[in-house]
Amino acid sequence: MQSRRDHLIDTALRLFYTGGFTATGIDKILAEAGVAKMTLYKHFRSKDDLILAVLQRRDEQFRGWLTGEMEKASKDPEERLLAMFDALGAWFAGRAFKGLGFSGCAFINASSEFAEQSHPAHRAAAEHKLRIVEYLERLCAQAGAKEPGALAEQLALLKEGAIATAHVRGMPEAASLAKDMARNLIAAATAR
Amino acid sequence: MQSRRDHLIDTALRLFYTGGFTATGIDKILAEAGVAKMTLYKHFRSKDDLILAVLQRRDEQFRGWLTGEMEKASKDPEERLLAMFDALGAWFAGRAFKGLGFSGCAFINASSEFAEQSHPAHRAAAEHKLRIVEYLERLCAQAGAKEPGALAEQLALLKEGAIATAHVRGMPEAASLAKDMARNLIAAATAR
DNA sequence: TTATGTAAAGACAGGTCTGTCTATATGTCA
DNA sequence: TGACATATAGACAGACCTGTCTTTACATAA
Repeated sequence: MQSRRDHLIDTALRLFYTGGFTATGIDKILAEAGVAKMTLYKHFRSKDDLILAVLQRRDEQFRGWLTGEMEKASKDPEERLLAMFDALGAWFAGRAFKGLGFSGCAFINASSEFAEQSHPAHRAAAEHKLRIVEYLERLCAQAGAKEPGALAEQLALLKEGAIATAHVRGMPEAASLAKDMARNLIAAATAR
Repeated sequence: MQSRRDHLIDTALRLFYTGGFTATGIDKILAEAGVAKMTLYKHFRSKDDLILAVLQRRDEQFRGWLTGEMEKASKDPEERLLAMFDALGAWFAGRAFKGLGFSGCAFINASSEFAEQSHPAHRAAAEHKLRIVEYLERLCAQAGAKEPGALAEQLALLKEGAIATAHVRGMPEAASLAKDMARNLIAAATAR
C-alpha cells in the first residue's frame, strides 16, 4: 500500500507532466488523488515544494527505467549505449511509463516553465541531465572510447535532440535517426 | 513608428519568452507596453490569439536571423550549414536578439506548456521546426549531399539537442559540440 | 469505554486571472 | 468650431489560484 505522500507525488507527476506545472492547480491534484488539502500541506510546504518532490521522483523513475532497458538489452557496453535509443523510441511511441504517455521530457518542460538557471526546479533538471551523462560516460569508458567524457556528451546531445524533435514535431522516428548517428559516433570513438 | 499591435506583440514575446506563457498575465504585458486593455482586445480575440501572433512573429524573427547569419558567413553551402552552429553559440551566449537573452527555444517552450499535438501553439511550433528542416534540406542539396533530406534531419536533430542542452544545463558550449558532430556528418554525406 | 491521532470536507481570505464595460481624454479631420 | 475615431483609465464580474482554518468522521490503542 502506497503512502498518501507517494500517492500525491504520483498523481501530481502525471498531471504536471501532461498539463504543465503552472497551469495545473493544487485542487485538481487533490481531487484526482482523493486527498484532503490539509494532508498535502502537511507533507509539503508549498506547491513549489511538491514540484521539487515530483521532479525527484521522476529523476529516479526515469533513470531507473532507462538504465534498466539498456542493461537488459545486452551485456556489451557498446550495444547498451545503442539500446538507449531503442528505449527512447518505445517511450516516444507511448510504450513506457504506463498511464503517462509521452509529453516530452519532464525536465526540459520544467526548464521551459522555470527558465532562470537558478530556479530550484531548473537546477533539478540540470542535475538530472548531468547524472545521465555520467552514467553514459561510464559505459563509454567500458566500451573503450578514447575520450569517454566527450563521447558521452555527444550521445547525450543526440538524446536531447531526439526527445525535442519527437515531442515538438510528433516524430517518434527521431529515435532511430539518432541511433544511426550514435552508431557512427561510437564506431569512430572506439576505433583503434 | 511601430503600430500598437506590433508593439504589443514584441512586448508579449519578450515577457512570454522569459516568463512563460501561462505564468505571464495580460496585465503585465499591458503595463510594460503602456497600452490599454481594450486596445489589446481590439487587435486580438483572446490571450491565446495573442500567443499565436507572438509565435508567428518569433518564427519570422528567428528564421530571418538564423538564415541571415548562415548566409553572411559564407557562400559555400557546406560552410553555411556549419555556420548555423556558430550562430547558435552566439545565441546561447546572449549575443543575439538584443534584449531577449537566451531562455531556450520559444517553440520547444510552447510545446512544453501546450503539450497536446493538436493545440494551435504546438502546431505552430511543429511548423516552425519543419520550415527550418526544409531550409537545411535545400542547403544540403546544394552541398551535394547524397540524401539531402536525411542529412537535413540529422543536422536539425543536432540543433535541437544543442538548444535543449544549452538551456537545461546552462551549457553554451553545446553549440561547438554539435558543430563537431555536424562536420563529420556533412563530410560523410557529401563524400564521393 | 475513552483517548488519541489522522484525514476528510469544506469554508474562507486575499490575491490573481481573463475578458467586458463605461467614462474620459486625445488627435484628426472638415 | 464641431464631428468622429481611437486610446486611456479604471471599475467590474466571475472564475480560479494558493494556503489556512475549523469541524466532522473514522480509525486504532489503552
